[in-house]
Amino acid sequence: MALALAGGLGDDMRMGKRLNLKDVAELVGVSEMTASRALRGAPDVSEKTRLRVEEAARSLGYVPNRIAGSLSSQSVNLVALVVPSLNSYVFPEVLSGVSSVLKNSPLKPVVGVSGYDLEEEESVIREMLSWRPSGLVVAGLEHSDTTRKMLRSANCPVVEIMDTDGDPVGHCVGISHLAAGRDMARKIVERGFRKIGFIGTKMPQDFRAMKRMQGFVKGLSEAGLTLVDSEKYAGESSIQNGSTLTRRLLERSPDLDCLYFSSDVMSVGGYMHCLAEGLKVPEDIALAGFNNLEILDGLPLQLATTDACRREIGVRAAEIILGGLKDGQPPIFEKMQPTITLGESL
Amino acid sequence: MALALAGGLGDDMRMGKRLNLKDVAELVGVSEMTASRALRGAPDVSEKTRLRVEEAARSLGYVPNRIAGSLSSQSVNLVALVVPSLNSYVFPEVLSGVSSVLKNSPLKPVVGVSGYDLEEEESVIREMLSWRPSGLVVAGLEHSDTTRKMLRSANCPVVEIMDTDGDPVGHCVGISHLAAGRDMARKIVERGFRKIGFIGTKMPQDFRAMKRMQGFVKGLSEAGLTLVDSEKYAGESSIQNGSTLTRRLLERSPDLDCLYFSSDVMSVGGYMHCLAEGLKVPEDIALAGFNNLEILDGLPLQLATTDACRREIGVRAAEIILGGLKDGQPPIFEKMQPTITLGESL
DNA sequence: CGGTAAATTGTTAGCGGTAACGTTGGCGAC
DNA sequence: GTCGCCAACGTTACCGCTAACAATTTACCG
Repeated sequence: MALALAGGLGDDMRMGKRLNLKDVAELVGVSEMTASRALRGAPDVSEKTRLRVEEAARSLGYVPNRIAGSLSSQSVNLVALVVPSLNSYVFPEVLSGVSSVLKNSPLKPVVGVSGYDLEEEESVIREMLSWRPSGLVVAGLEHSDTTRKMLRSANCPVVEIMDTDGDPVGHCVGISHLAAGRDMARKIVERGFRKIGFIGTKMPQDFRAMKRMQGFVKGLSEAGLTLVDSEKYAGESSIQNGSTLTRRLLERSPDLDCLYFSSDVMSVGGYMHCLAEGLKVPEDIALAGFNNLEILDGLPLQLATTDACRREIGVRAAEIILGGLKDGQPPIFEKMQPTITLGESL
Repeated sequence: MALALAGGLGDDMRMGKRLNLKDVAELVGVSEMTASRALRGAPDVSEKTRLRVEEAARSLGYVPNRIAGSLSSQSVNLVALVVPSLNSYVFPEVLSGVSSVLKNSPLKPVVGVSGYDLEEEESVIREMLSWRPSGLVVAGLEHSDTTRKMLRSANCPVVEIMDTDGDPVGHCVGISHLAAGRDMARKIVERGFRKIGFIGTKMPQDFRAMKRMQGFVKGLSEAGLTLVDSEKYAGESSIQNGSTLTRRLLERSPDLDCLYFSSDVMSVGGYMHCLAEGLKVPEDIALAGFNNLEILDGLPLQLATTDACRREIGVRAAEIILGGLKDGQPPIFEKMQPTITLGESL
């Protein structure tokens, strides 16, 4: 009934005047509580009132203040997701898995980037937890002591993803990178290659890449072989770096017959080097990467890789968060089985 | 498996007991206010007290509650960043620019993904604004009416980035995609190509890709030329799609001598198709993309592209947010000049 | 038409911090 | 001694919203 002084439209939304529930409630002529219920879709509001409140909110351009709402209700509709990097196609697929699950829930993912740095990770996680999210998903099992302590005392489910080789603080979903490296070594040996090199970047900051390499070396040694040569680089994974490091390695050790890369981004770079130099893959040199990234599709040659179950890991992590809200359960530990694609490069 | 309630040490951090300032303050024997000041690094606290409070907080594993803090202080240290997609290398570089600037400020970027969908964008922006961020950066100038209204009445600086062809609601930093398309057309004509095709994905949802195409067609028509043929696809940009659409287009129109792609990801796919088919670039077919993505580096052949100033746009957007906090300024409108790299494919 | 259950709306009291202002105590100057 | 001043700490009152419960209205029945 009471539509207040509506001045010229639009000046409601002018400078400063912070809009709040009270403004909406007064415009409609109900209490704040009723307006609150109406906007949240809570029960116990007549359809008529709900419509009037929604209309008023719309006309004012009111956006609920979730800071206040969350403080009051002691619940935050956010799930924190901490990953080492957004460059590369690795992470978006995890996010995609998480999102697909959370879509049917009130929860929203929020992403933080730790940059392959445990101190930065600590700071990002502290920042995330200061918002009291409903769940936290973090890539990797290696954390600073302070981080572990924060994770333990976080009042929400925590899921460590991607890796299972280590000691999780909370729930855990991932694959064994040691096993992934070892299995690829076995395949490579099985295919008859003997002079094998390794190329990796972000080493040694990337624990999972390190583990793959360790597993790989172990796999070779089981067959009585050792790495003939390797190139490691602390910078980003990129096609450019893959190409450069491959050139460098092959110049130094021209008799290599197979290269294992820390990532598909790098193996694509290696392949580009081969194309440029006219090297035949796999006759002159065999190539294998890791991750089963999308960029492998559409190349003239299908490169060998291991699928890291990224999307599925994201899906399971989100499911665990959703399920773990009513907590008390024992920690979940899920080791997935990555599958190797031999492609045409081995 | 589950060891139940341990009751031993660490029960401070066990179940339920939400830790708050009061706990820290009581442990030290000071008021909440003093503890608050100490932890925030605010003045009017003796060094001795500050150390004791910090120590207590650490020992308890206390993480400040920013929900409460932000509500009380009416300030939120977040900058919302809304982008269409995280797939592709386009966005991370914008984020990198934003982060590099915000690093020296209390503000943190928070990313939202709108999926090239104006309704989803509206919902993501509403969600973002409900956290009352200190600034909002959104890609693109096209928004729903409701979104525009929300942006106008948002109580923080708003920057629309990437594009300058349109009517910004707030500040604006970007490039003209119409001009970018037109300029590439001119270069291509200048290099002597006459039978020109276009390949694009995410059309027509991607407004900027559309504008590039329109500008491109316009550029051709200025030279008395028209597009001979084109392939458009509503799905994601990917090397695979670039390759597939190129094959399809060339089968249908084998006499094309040059292809312009909506993105470098696509042009790389086109190039892969050429490699697979033994087509010489640019003798048999010339290629040009857009964005100057990192994946272009390390290929056997340098593909033509236009640099979209992504990082710089991110930097400027963040600077505007930082500067605009003391608001009242007139809107900033910055059009950057993208540079074309001819490479070896034209 | 009174009376009770059900539906709807309102009131009160925080959620966990912090701005603003009030209080205390120590110390030097006169 | 006492006054003034300032550093250090405490008190009070919210921030905007919602859980929990109280109050009111409506619905319905004999």
